Amino acid sequence: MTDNARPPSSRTSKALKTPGAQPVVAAVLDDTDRKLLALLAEDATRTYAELGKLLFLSAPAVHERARRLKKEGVIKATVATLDAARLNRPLLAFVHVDTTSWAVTRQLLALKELSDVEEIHTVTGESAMLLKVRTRDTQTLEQLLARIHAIEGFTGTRSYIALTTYLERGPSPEL
Amino acid sequence: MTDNARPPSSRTSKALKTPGAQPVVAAVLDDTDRKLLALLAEDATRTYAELGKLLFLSAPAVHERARRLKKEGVIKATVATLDAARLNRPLLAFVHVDTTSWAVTRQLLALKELSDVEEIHTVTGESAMLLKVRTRDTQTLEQLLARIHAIEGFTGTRSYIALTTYLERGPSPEL
DNA sequence: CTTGAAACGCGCTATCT
DNA sequence: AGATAGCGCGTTTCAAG
Repeated sequence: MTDNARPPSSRTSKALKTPGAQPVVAAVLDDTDRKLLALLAEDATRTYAELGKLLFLSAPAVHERARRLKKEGVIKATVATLDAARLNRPLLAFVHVDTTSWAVTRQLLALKELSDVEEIHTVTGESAMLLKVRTRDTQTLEQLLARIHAIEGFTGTRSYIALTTYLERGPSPEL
Repeated sequence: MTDNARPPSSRTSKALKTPGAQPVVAAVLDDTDRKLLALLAEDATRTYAELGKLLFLSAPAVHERARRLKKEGVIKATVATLDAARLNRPLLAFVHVDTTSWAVTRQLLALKELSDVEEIHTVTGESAMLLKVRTRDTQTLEQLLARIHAIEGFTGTRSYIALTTYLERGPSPEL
């Protein structure tokens, strides 16, 4: 929508000298980069000219930085943020799954096909896995729990239903 | 060119009788709306022409739907998704805060100023609040916990550190 | 809803400092 | 590294079917 795809250019890109395997570590960012990322993380529909005024840069300069940050993978994607309530998903829950064997993990990964499931993590502590799920009602949540209980090798689940969400956002740069 | 490859778009809207107040409820969405939302939720940089091909619609028609969905608040924003690891935040943790009084909630809301904190919810269960935080290292996490412990009126915190994140995405339309 | 056309804004490139 | 100028795509609106 806002990313005009143009024919590939023969632009000279500096080949980063990365000795050894590709390091998945922190990128090198200056203050302007961080401010730009913070701005894009809250609203990616702004024009480069507009961003330029906020950053005291020209539009092409902002464009160049954004291009570099995308290429480096700091900006993973640009997505639309949807309102869960208007999508008929008012019920948010965090489900801790206590397992006895790691084989259960593989079974739980199949849950990513369900649009109800937003997050799947393995975690430390007494429970081995943590799910963030958003359903239409408690019955749909119960169906989801029943599906988890059908898997062998876990000791139980504990669900925490969100009453009010005061803050919910993605990763943002420090400072 | 007018082949009938167009899928039927049935208006299967949830009438959703709300007897009381609560003005914010599910929007009326047909199948095309849901597909469009799913597409935009995964990549909002596509052109309207491109979306039109995927949805068997013309570009102006897609534009009209997107405009309506934004106006109705189904699409809350369009944001850049950042890579936490490259932002120097490799440590993801969920912190359960056990409180004795609801007054603690107000104190915790001040934490939203910190860029480390991504989510703040009040939840059911033995713990009253749940935080999703992302820090650079364990020491930074400890500082954050120390800040919470400085607040009066809670019995303790339990932290679950994410080992691997297998899935992490925002709300998407059902089906 | 469609196609077609037209005007405008802006992404993007090129060139220079 | 950043600024300025300009091309051209894509968005956006309008008309007619």
